[in-house]
Formats: sequence, structure tokens, C-alpha cells
Amino acid sequence: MTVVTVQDVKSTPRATLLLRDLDRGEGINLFDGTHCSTCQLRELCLPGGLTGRDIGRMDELVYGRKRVKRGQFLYQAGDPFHSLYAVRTGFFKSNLLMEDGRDLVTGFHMMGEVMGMDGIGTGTYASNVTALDDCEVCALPYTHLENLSRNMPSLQVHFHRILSSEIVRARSVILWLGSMCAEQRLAAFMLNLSQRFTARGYSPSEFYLRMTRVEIGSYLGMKHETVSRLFSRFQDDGLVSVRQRRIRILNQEGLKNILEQRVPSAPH
Amino acid sequence: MTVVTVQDVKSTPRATLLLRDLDRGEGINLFDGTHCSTCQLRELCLPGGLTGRDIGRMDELVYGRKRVKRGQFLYQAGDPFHSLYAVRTGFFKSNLLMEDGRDLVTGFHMMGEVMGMDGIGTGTYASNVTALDDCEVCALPYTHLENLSRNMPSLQVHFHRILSSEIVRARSVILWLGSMCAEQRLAAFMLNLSQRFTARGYSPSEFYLRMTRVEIGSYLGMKHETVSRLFSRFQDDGLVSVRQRRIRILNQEGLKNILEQRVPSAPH
DNA sequence: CGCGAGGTTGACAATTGTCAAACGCCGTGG
DNA sequence: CCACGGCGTTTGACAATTGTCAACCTCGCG
Repeated sequence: MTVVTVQDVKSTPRATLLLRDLDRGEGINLFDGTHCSTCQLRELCLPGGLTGRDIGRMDELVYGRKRVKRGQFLYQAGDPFHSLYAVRTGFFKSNLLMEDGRDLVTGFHMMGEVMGMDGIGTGTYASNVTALDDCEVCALPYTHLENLSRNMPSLQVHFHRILSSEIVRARSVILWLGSMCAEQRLAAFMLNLSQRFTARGYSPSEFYLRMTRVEIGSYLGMKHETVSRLFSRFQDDGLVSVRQRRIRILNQEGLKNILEQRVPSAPH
Repeated sequence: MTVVTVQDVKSTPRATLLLRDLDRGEGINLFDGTHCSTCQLRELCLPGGLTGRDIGRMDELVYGRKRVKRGQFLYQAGDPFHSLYAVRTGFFKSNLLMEDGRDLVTGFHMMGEVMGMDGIGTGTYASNVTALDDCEVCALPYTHLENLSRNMPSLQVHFHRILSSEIVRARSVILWLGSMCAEQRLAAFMLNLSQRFTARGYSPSEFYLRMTRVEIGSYLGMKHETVSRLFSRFQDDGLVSVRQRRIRILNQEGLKNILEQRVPSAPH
């Protein structure tokens, strides 16, 4: 795996220096015509809710695109923090490599979603982000974002909104892990994927998983054998059709009902 | 239980109106001498890292204190969002009341910690916050915070830092729930409490739990009987002394070792 | 065509939940 | 002041979900 490392920009506060430093990073394409104002993902992404000339001002912010090949890191835990990244195409996972060698998956990220917010607090990314596909992201240098949002209340508001919704998202995973049995966690996961694909204009009922059973299991706190068995059970019950990574949801209501079940035997 | 409700301030954007509206809330004491500049919790709280005159400017931000009696809500999921709250004294839990009646605990909050960030995104608090003690909090009206942080880069930076660290905190709970067995989760919990008490100048090895076994279990994704059994086991092993809610950590290294164990039988 | 990673399934074992009983602590009311 | 009642805690016996280990299968790729 190739590791993409970029310079720490903390010692070079001025914007021009920042740009030069970032330029040393691998795989960043500058001035390639990437603009929020013409991006179809705008409403799902950081500029969501901005209007008129404010959108044009966002274009200053996006420093450039960066390609990440399947299996490569976008960044790793411990790398110096300097940018947020918005997914343009492809699919990522956030993961932690634990001392004992296990790979713990903490999230999956698709088009329009913003990654890297865990690095703001410490100046160092707190997890890895790994491409599950050949991917493309927009790099948003953080000091630019801070400066721009000071002068653009609508951006400030929306940025805080995105930070906050990341907190809410994490809390919903805690809810899955803390209060649902394996069956319910997997149902919630598939409904969540379906909903996110729908918001992006894809089919709500048919999609390809970009991650392995092991990665799903790690994310949902269960072993890959359990994931596999549950897929089979759902298929037997006529709720979904599963063949390898191709998922078709046949009975969305049925899946939702699983979440409601007054769990006779709660997991924990 | 008494529910403390406060007005929605969205329809009254101007600061003066905001102040009048908040004044209608129960239990808020205005101008009672609460000041960040003289607060001992400053470094742990929102003004952390600010210097000189910037600290003085924070005083504008803190609208007043508010007392919440044991068992009362500070706010409830669904209440309109207008303020963040910093804990001055006492102990809180964040919790969600689920349709089936279960009470899911998503966090515990002690002195100096900031609560309510889950409401920024939607304009509505996403969970309840319940006092486990008789408590006192500082109310930080959010529109004030936004305005002040636009003109005070050091505050902006630190506010973003706090939002980000909330994301990191949530992720560490996900790590507990997703990758550790019950024994490890409880050990991690006790070490986490110990570390937070230490940061506030209390004993690292001796403290009272403010929450019940049921609440601990809910937070850690296990039943209260399991919590109880594990406390007993830890006591038998000489790691801690537990009598009701009084905890004494006798062997911190031993607790840490539990976390390292190459889990022969991982939970999930 | 064969290899290897990923996926499925089975038999068994382990952790953890369930149900039940008993105990201690504490505040309320007689 | 004491008794009572309720909530929280502890402990036991048993059952359930989920992990473990192992075998086999599928598919894509060199």
C-alpha cells in the first residue's frame, strides 16, 4: 500500500505558503476545473444551503482534487492534519489499526461526505481513511476554511452543522452497537446504505457493497461468519436478495420491522 | 420529573431579544457573578487556551448559570436548540428514550465539559440530558458564540477543537462497543473516569460513581447483572475495591493489562 | 487452469442475557 | 424512633446469541 503523506502546515500560517506546501503532496491536481458552483454534489456537501455569490466564494476554498487508488490510504492516523476532504467519487472506510493487528472499521464514506473532522482537535488525524474503490476527493485546506467562514456567516453555520451532524452520526452507531442485536444492526446498516444511495439519486433497493464481510462485521461489532449467516437468513425470509456483494432489498418494510421488534432476547 | 423548557429563539435573531427570551426559561440566574475569567474550570472548558483579554471577552458569552435538580432534564430530545451548556458542578448523563421504553445512555458529563453540540446541526437537541446530581451549568447562547467566534479567531479555533474532540470521544465509545468484551469495556470505563477525575484535581484511585449499574450497563452495552458480576470479579482479582458506588482502584496496571489482552474469545 | 482472497455453512463452545431470589440502603410515614 | 417499602445491587442456575474452528465453495485474475 502506498501511503500519501503531506506536509504539516502549522509552521507556515500564510495562505500562499500553505498552497506551496500542499503542492508537494502526491496526487493533487491543481486548477483542474473543480468548482463547487458546478458540482452536482453541492447540496450534500460542505456548500449545502449556500446561495448565489456565496457558492462562487467556495471555489476559493477547494484547493484541488486528489485521486486515491483502491487500497491506498487518503491519510493515516497520526499524519499531521491540514485539510478536510470531500468525497467526489468512490467509497472510503475509516479504520483504526489496533496494536493486536485487528483492523477496526469506524465508518464508511460516500460521495458528498466530508472526512477528516477528527483531526481538527489535535492537529493530527485520529484514524486512517482507506479507499475501497478508485476514488477522487476535493481537498479543503483547513486554515482556508477557518478564514473563509469568519467572513461568510452562511458557511460558518453550515460547517458547524456538518461537524454537529458527524457527532449525531457517531451517536447513532453507538445506538446500534449498544442496544441492538446482530440481526437488527445489519438491518439498520442496509437501510442506512439504502437511504444514503437514495439521497444521491441511486436506486433505494439495489446496490453493490463496496466492502467485504469482514469490514461490515468490524463496523457492526460482529464476526464475518455472523454477517454471512444473517444475509442468508434475510434471504430465506424473502427480505433481500444477496449474491456476493450485490444487494437487492425486496421488502423494506420487513427490514424496518426487524428494528422495531421488542427484542425478546436483547444482545447486550 | 420536571422538564425545563426554554423558548425557541430562532424567530428572534437579535441578541437583545435572545437575552429576553432566555430570561423566561426557568432557573436561570442572570448576572450572578459567573465569569470565565475567574473560573477554575477554564482550561478544561470552552475558553481553554485563551489568553489575556480574550478571556475577558468570553464573559460576554456566558449568559448565566442554571441549576438542575437531580433527576431533572437539562433539556430533552426535540427541544429547540439555542444554547450549549458547560457543567460547573454535578454530573449528567445523555440519554435517549426509545420507543420500547428502554433508556439508552450515550454519555456521562462532568465539570468543565460542554453539552448540547448535537443540537447545532438540526436546530433541535438530539438527546436528553439528565442530572444525576444536583447540578449547575453555564448557559452559552449559541448565536452569541457564533458571533463572538467570528471576531475572535482564538475562540473559533478552540470551539472547533471542542466539536472535533466530541467526534473523537464518540469514536472511542464505538471502539469500546465494537471491539472489546464486557470485561474490557468496564475496565476502559473505569480508567476513563479515573483519568477525567484526575484532570480535575481529584484522586485518580478513589471516587464515587454517580450512576446506577443499569446506567453503566446501558452505556457499555451490557446488562446490569453483568456489570455487577464484573465488579465482583475485579474485586476478587484485587484490581479494585467496590462497595456500592464507592470505587477504589487498587491496581491500575492490572486494569490496563485487561485492555491489552489478546482476547482469546472476542465478544463480537 | 490453478491459486488465493473472499464467502458460506456446520458443529461446538464461550460469553453474556434471562429469570428469580435475596440482601442492603435510604427515605417516608406512622 | 422504628418499621416499612422501594429501589438498587448481588448472586445463582439456566438459556440464548454469537464467537471459534474447520471445511468447502465461488469468483476473479495471473
